[in-house]
Amino acid sequence: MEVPEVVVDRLPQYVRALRELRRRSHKVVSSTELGDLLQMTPAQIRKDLSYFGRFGKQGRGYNVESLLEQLKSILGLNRGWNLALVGVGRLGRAILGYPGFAPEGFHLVAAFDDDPKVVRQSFGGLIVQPTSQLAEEVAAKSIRIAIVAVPAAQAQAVADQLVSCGIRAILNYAPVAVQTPPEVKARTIDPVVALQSMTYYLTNESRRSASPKETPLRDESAARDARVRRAPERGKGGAP
Amino acid sequence: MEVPEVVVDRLPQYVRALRELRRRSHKVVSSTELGDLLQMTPAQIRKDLSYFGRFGKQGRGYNVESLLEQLKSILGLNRGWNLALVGVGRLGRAILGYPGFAPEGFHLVAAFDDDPKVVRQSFGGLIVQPTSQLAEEVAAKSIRIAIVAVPAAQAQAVADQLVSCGIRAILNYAPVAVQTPPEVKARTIDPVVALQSMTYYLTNESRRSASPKETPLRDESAARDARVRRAPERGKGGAP
DNA sequence: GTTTGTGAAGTATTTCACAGCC
DNA sequence: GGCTGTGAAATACTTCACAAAC
Repeated sequence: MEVPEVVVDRLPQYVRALRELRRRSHKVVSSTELGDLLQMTPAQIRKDLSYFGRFGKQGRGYNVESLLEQLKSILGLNRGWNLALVGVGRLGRAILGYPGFAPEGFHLVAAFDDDPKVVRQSFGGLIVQPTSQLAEEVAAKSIRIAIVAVPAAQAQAVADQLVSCGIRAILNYAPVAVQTPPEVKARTIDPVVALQSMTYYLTNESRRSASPKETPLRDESAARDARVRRAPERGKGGAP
Repeated sequence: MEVPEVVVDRLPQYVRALRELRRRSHKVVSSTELGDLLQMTPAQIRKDLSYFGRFGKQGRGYNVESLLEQLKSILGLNRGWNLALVGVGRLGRAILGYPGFAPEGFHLVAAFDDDPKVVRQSFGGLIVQPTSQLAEEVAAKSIRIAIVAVPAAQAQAVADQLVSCGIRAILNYAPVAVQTPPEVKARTIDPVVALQSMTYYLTNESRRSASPKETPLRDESAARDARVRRAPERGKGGAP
């Protein structure tokens, strides 16, 4: 049974939602409720979970606490992970200062840069080392995940170096698609690309009010409306 | 002819690759070359482009400069876009200082926060305004895109407010899936979620060396190898 | 010779719909 | 009555493969 990558990519979202439900003291949740929270269909949630086991109870739903623990275990989140950062420029320093990693078990334990202006300096409690130290530190600190925050032109070379050091996952902040062998996972974070795909829709806004072929056969619109979609609060000034 | 969202999401990557090719003075590019660069199949690139027109020449490929211009026009990138930022905490300030937006035509022209410690203060050349000013500024500066950088707990309320002001696209940095009506696009940037989906593979590494059912029928592996995949450079120290 | 553009074929993913259980 | 888990159906997406163009 091979789990599709899209499914794996959704699991962290389930974890997020379940934590929130736990915070609100919900003991049990149905796939419909979870779907409302995450803007997904109940069937998708049930199908996704079914790749990993049977976690629910008919007529009741899922126990929030136990489903959360199960998913954390599946994702490997019930342990800590050491991270290396390569690139300690403006962006790299912001990443070192980002408080969102540690509470999730991601610990930045080494920082690398070859710029003489930053090497040997200390940022966020870490002394910046030259990249020549990479392999040594990766081995010494059992680092399997790296964050790349170097300029685009250097990103691929850095990724190659990381791969050769045995790194198995790369979170890339450089605006290029870095290539890795299949056994090394990579994800790129690129706010500009996200903006650029949205401007397509702002530019080509003609899909609403376009002639609907016919009334949808299935209760498609009803399903859409059934999902939670909070009514916008009115801003003080009011929009034109 | 309805363009799938996955296709739109790939167009910015084509733009990136074409800019790089132009920088290297390539005049023409084939779908195969582009595919090598971006780790995609040539057929996918041709099919994607075919949703928008016929841009290539048989036997030759695509003119780099003109395909670039066409794609920029399709995405609405041959103009500037004003952006509003909501949330001027640590993350918001890093965003204000990020130099990657302006060269792509994205201009942060207003910043909002209700924290008395930052309101009226100046960051990155912008004076922080209270969110009560949102609707007014959005209208005055024709802002259609907003960046949300507030804590998770406030993100949905802020998104609702933005929607009610007429904002049409939201780039959300808060670690929650914000809900928007269908006519308002939203993208969430969440490095922790990206890391959490990768740890799944680090935790469950048993898919290689697993018995291959049989030799692939089609030249699947050949196709994979055909794509550019640069050999990792050796690090100074060498990996264990 | 090369490479595009595209229907058709093949996969992948999502959704349906219902038996089974609480 | 409500809800899960899941094969089957439907939809979406990718890749093939080849005629047409150069």
